[in-house]
Amino acid sequence: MNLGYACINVELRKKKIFAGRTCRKDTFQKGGLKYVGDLGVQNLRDLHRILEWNAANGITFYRIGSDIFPWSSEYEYKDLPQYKEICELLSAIGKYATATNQRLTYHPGPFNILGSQKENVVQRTMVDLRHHSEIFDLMGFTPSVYNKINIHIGAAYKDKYAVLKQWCANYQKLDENTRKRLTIENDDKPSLFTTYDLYHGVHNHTGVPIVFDYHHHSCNPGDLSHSESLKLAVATWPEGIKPVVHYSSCKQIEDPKAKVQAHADYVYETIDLYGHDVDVMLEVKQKEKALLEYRKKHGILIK
DNA sequence: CCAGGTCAAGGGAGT
DNA sequence: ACTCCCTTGACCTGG
Repeated sequence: MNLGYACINVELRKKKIFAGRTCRKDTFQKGGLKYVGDLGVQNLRDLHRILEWNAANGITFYRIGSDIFPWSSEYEYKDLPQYKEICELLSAIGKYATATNQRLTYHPGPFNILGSQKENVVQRTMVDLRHHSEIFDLMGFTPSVYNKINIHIGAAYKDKYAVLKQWCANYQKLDENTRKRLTIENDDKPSLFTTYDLYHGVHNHTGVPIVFDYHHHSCNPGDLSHSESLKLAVATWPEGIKPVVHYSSCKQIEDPKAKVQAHADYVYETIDLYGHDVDVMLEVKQKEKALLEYRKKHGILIK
């Protein structure tokens, strides 16, 4: 098992080292491709530094934030004036990640609705997913769910079956590398999709693996237990690639007034993997600090 | 320099 | 009809 954290390293962030520089629409329109390209270059330099911190701390699993290149839905990377430098930075990052055995993944935003009823939403989703995939291409990664791009289905329109059918049809229209990297995750709302829904409605038709989220399952279990859902999700991953699961404690442990869906700052339970060998992405607010604390508390030695 | 208001996107849920 | 939330807080302005 590898423990991972998502996007932000809170200690480095305090030192202004972070990979999520962005800008408002007005600023993008005034500054253009040069401006967002510069932000992207700065983000990539800091991403490399975050990976160096990870390596120094024995962390081999990390989610890259989706905001490396602000407004990337509005242009292609090759149109940025800094494209050559960007390619070199990404290549170096990819080589470094490989050399230090770091599994890098993505989790694009909730606006990626591949089964949307609106054609323009589907089109934008396809572009955004391809852009994520292109970053992994430029890092030199062989397309597979080892470097997953994970999304939710995100819409149901009170007709889950119809949406899943549309989702599968649209999945086939994605470019090959994006298809090879895509995974789907169970939702925390009863109106949306359980692991069971995804298994029968998507995986069986497309082969797309399922990321099992413990906390979402608690909010929206369907008829299965944690153990049964996890087993189902694990079975969807290809031979030789460790499945990914998401874990977070409920915020109500820290604040009884919080919503049940909210994520806590730290992990309070012992994560039960029910015997499976998986990589665990911690979705907690205190990020790498929570990871280090969990590792210490449970006597997990770094390699 | 900093606190506070504001900020792309889709859809669901609460008011 | 409006606001908040989500995979993630950061930007930007006025004082």
